[in-house]
Amino acid sequence: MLNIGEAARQGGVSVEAMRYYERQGLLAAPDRDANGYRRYTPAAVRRIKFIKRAQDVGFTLRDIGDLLFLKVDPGASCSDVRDRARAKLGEIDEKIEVLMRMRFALAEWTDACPSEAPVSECPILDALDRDDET
Amino acid sequence: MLNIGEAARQGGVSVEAMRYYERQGLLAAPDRDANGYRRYTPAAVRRIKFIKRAQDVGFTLRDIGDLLFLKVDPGASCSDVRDRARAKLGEIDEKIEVLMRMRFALAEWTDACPSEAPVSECPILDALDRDDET
DNA sequence: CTTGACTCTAAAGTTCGCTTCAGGGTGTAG
DNA sequence: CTACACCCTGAAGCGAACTTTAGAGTCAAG
Repeated sequence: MLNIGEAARQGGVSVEAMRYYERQGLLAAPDRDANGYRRYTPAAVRRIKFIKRAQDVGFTLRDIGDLLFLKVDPGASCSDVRDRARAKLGEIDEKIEVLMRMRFALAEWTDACPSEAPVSECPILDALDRDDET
Repeated sequence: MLNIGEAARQGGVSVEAMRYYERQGLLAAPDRDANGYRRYTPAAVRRIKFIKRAQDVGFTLRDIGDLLFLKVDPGASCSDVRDRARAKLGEIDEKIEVLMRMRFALAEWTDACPSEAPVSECPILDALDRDDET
């Protein structure tokens, strides 16, 4: 059983983030010591890490709440979870695609840029002026 | 020439977002009608779309301002512009990398997920629960 | 000539994911 | 005993990017 500081440290989040997750219902309110201090179980620490990892792969706290609900919903199947993961995957793929297009456009422009020309002849500015899109 | 409502619709943003972009200096203050209504050119609509796309992939409005500033910097030499473009290119690459890592993790998990298992056996939730990776 | 959808402004409010603050109690080392 | 690090609460603040509100003018249709 850990106090909040140690649990936060092990989970890799701040103490305040822990209390915030609790308020948001992502982390069950833990038992308290006689002094009122929160006492966390190893399971709670795993939960914190779960939240953090899910966040790291792009889920919002709301998404994570849904996932956690599915986790304990007897009527939920694995495919429910997979659907959410796939939706997130789709979002990420879209972003990657747009970034790749931006990347190639910008790379093309920087490559085309001569070292020392007046701005008036700059191919990058030219390109940005021509197709605002990317 | 479009009024703000039509421009917003075509750009895929809200009317309020348009006025907000204008206040933030991302969108030039457009000409006004006799009645004071803003009138937008097709170029302005392209600008709106650019802002939106850049935003969707994780650039802040400030970042986008930097990108747009590549265009209009008065006292810059061509190599200055190119340097900033390269810096942005680096940012884009970082974003792509982060997203790729998310993508990889999610894809691995969704691939491992069988159609119809109880959530208790879901490999995705398992992965999020496990103490290694991501 | 009225109705309803549009436009204008300035300013205040909202959401997300926390962090900071104010004002206290606790626990332990020296 | 006294630092000093920790814990508690509730509330406010923050930065980003809008949205909502309030109050007022405009325009096209019927």
